Formats: sequence, structure tokens, C-alpha cells
Amino acid sequence: MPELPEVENARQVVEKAVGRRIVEVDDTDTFVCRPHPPGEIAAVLTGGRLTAAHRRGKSMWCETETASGAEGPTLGIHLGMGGRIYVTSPTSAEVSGEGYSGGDPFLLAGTSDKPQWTRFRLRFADGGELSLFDKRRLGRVRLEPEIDALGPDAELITREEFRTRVGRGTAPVKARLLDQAVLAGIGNLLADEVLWQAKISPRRPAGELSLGELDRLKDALAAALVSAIAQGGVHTGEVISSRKRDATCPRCGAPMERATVGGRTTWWCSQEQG
DNA sequence: AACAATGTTCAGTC
DNA sequence: GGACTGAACATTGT
Repeated sequence: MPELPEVENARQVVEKAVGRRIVEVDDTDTFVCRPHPPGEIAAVLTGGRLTAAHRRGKSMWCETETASGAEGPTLGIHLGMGGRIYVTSPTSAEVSGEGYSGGDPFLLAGTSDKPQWTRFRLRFADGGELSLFDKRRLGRVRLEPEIDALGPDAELITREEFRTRVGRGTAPVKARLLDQAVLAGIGNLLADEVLWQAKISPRRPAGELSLGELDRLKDALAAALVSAIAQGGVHTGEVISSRKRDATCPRCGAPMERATVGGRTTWWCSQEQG
């Protein structure tokens, strides 16, 4: 689930944990916490607290403060392919992720998921906790994450930046949209959605797009982000439900086509995105 | 059993 | 060196 809208949702959940004293850290998953050996993250965070939660594209990071009030290390969190964030307190609970907008987060946090899928956890002095739940284990937690390599956030990129950054190169435009160094936040589903909305073939070489097409893509991106954030995730996109065999275009009824583009399974309208 | 999965990274090629 | 491609990563669900 995690593309920009889901990660923004998760960031807002992480904010619920800001200011609370950390009394225990579980960083024993060596794959999720690589390259840190078990105990390294715990050693620097225990006794301190999170002071802010930020996001750029799909990457989150927290500023921290040590037990003595000095500036602490930055804690980076990436949800990978399917991570979720849980934050609980003695009286409430918050969960991020697809399908969790309507349910009772306290029950979900307590009972519905297998505890062994919790890959990282902060326990707070008030009895609550923040945990990263990720059955696939492709999520990541690390100190001092590198965020400078990311392009501008997909929600903040300007029309000018979008034209010059996306509209170049010989790679398919979808590959360009997925490149987090070009712009940060677009994943496989969102890429298919905006290309479909803008009626542009995912396979078109990015550098061959006209300014008009690039602007259409940018507008489709802005609209898709607003919609996905409002509706709870990129899976609510109009064309996403048509990513299955024998599906037809929700707009014109023509068959949807499927192929690997930019290394990922891609669906597009055979008629309108030819 | 084989394959795909809303992501990133690294090795290899042009 | 830069641009680009495909495999690998760990695990689950179909």
C-alpha cells in the first residue's frame, strides 16, 4: 500500500507519538534495521523522545531529542512494499494503511494481525507504543537516512520542475515517474492511474512528450494525490480496479493491456493510451 | 508449484 | 560517468 498518500497518512499517525518518553526499543530485526546491529538504535533512542515527523515522497524521518534534552539522531522509517504504522496509547490507538480507515484501530492493533509481523517498536513511558508492522519485511528503519538523493516531493513539485525533470531521457515515461530521484512519492499504482487519467502510453519515451502532455500528466498527478489522500489510499484510483485479466477501460470500454514497463506490471487502455 | 505483490538497491550493459 | 535494465532482496497470498 505505501505510496505518497499512504505514507502521508502514516506520518500523521507517527505524529501522535511525538513528545512521549521512549522507555524501550525493539530493533532486533536485522534486515529491517540494517545496517545497524541489534541494540544500536535502542542505545541512542532509549530515554529520549521524538520531536517531529517529516516526509518526502515515500520516506519518513523523525527528529529526536536525547534524555538530557540535547539534539538526538534522526530516525528514518520507510514502509517498503507493505508496511503500516501503529501508534497506541492507554486510551486510544491509530493505524495507518489500506483498509484501516473504517475499523476500530484499537481492536485492529490488538488482535487482527500476527505479532511476529511487527518489525520495530518503540515503547513509551505512558504505556503506549509505536510499531512498524510489515509482513513482507521490506520496510526499513535506520538512523540518519539519506534523503538528499530524493527528487522533489510529488505533492510540492512545480509545473516548471515537472516539465524539466520528467520530460527527458529515452526511458519510458512510466519508468521516469517511478524514479524517486526524479520526483519522490509515485509508486506503481499511482503511475498507472495518472498515465491513464492523462491518456498517455506508459511506454512513450519521456523525452518525446510535448509540453502539453507533460502538463496534463502534472495536473493528473495533482488531482490523483488529492483524491487518494481524501479517500484513504492509491487503491481508490479509478483505473486501479481494472488491473486484472480481461478488464476493460472504465472510460471507453476498450480492453486493458498488460505488460512489464519500467520493471513493474503495468496496465493501460489499449485504445486511449495507444 | 509457480508467479505476482502499492519498493529499493545493486550489478551489469550500452 | 550517465542512463538504463533486470535481478535480488524477504515473505505472503493466489
